[in-house]
Amino acid sequence: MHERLKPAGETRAADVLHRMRADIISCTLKPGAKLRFEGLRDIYAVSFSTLREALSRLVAEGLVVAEDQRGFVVAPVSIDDLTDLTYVRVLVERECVALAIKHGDDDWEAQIIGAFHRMDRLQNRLGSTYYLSEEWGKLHGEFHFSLVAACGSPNLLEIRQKLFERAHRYRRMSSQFRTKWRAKDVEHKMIMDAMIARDTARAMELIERHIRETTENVIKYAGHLFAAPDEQPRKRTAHAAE
Amino acid sequence: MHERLKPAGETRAADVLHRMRADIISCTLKPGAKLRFEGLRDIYAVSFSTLREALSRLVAEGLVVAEDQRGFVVAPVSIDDLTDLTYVRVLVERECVALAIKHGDDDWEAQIIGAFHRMDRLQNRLGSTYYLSEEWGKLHGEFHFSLVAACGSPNLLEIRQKLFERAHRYRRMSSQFRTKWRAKDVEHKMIMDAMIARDTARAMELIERHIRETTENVIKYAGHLFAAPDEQPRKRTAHAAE
DNA sequence: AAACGACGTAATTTCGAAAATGTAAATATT
DNA sequence: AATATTTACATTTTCGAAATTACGTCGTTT
Repeated sequence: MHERLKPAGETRAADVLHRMRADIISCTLKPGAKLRFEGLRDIYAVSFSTLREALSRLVAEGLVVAEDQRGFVVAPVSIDDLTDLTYVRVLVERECVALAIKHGDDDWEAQIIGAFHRMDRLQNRLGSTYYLSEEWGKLHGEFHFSLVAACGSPNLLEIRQKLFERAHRYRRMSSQFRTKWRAKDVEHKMIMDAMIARDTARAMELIERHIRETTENVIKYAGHLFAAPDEQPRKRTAHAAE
Repeated sequence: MHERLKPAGETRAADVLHRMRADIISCTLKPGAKLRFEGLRDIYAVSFSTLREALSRLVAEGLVVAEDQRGFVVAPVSIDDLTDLTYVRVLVERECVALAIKHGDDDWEAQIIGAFHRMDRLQNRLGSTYYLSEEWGKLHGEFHFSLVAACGSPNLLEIRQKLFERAHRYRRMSSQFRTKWRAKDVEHKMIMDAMIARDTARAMELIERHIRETTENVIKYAGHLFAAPDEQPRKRTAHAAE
């Protein structure tokens, strides 16, 4: 029974997709880095075709860009991209919030409270560096999802999810440079309370401020990383190395 | 010099992607249809891997859905999906319009006028069945794109484009059942005029009405096609048959 | 007779080698 | 010496066969 290398019921391509997405968001695969098949094959232990499929899907998520006939590159980061991303996220997330408040039922409220509780407890357990934890990041994502899960628009939710994950990479980039962390738990609680109280205007305002403040902090703490990714010289001597 | 089978500079996968997208939008590949590799290989004359890549990208565009380990299916159509699609399109397109009016310059106006002229001329040349023409559909798409091209948000534009193409399939489905066609040229001209006059509120209102009316007509003329795609029995006798 | 399980076939999914393409160094030409 | 052309190599892209998985059929049991 040692042949359970795959998560069971999942194709290998889907598995590689998940792992690569995690590696890109965590910046193990750095923004702008060339993705050579030779190297990737060693890391993820799959064939060219399978890699190609995973990469194609990541292109669609905006985490990888494909340069026709010249391979794949991890999507670069820039202040312009982050600014635009923030703009679109505010638009989409505000709408999701309004819809969720309109359509949400008791179970929706319960899910939110549960998700907040899980996030909050882990936060307390981890102490002041909770934001570096991979697991907290997951619970944070699930909390935000629970807020808008009842929005009723599958298309809007899907768009929101992709934007959220791209933003997550920026958050991760800044978190390692921060010494202090604003009291996020309070902010999250305020958003949750406004939504459950069905105060649409306030909830929209709070979620917008939440997104904008996060972006401002990313620029403040990690802005220096977005300097000049304009092509690393790159002798072709040792291959991969990454 | 007879070796120009590929559009030059484009990978084969990208070529197949374009052709399949066209076939799905034109309903040559019908909504809900199972996409068997054997059959697709004959139609598009490429290998499994190449097909798989093209299909993966179409999944991201929402024109194909992948059932894990059970192959690919042309994205089904339904009134629910169309309704939701319309809702999101109104949200996104209104924002694009407002941004384009804010940021557009003289060249932007010129592009719009040019695109309208091309569409209008072809419309006159084709007569009352212009809406059945593949070429008019292309010019129509380019006109709508020109309206929002100056919006300044790459992310919003990309989202808009994907939504537009999914909606295009619904338009195509209804067009073949319509005997009369509303005077679209007038509507388009009104939208164009409002935008160039920089009347943001009016332009947003007009584009919203334009989208909603189109949707209403799709439901009116093609609604009967969205009945019950809930699994065709499907004996496996003859394989493929498209 | 109905329900369950094993078999065989048809489909998808994965693989690694072969072909096509791009890139840079080396050579030739003006 | 500077530019253009050739040559060699690194990398991506494509292919079709092999492995894996799902599905329908048939046989067995209760």
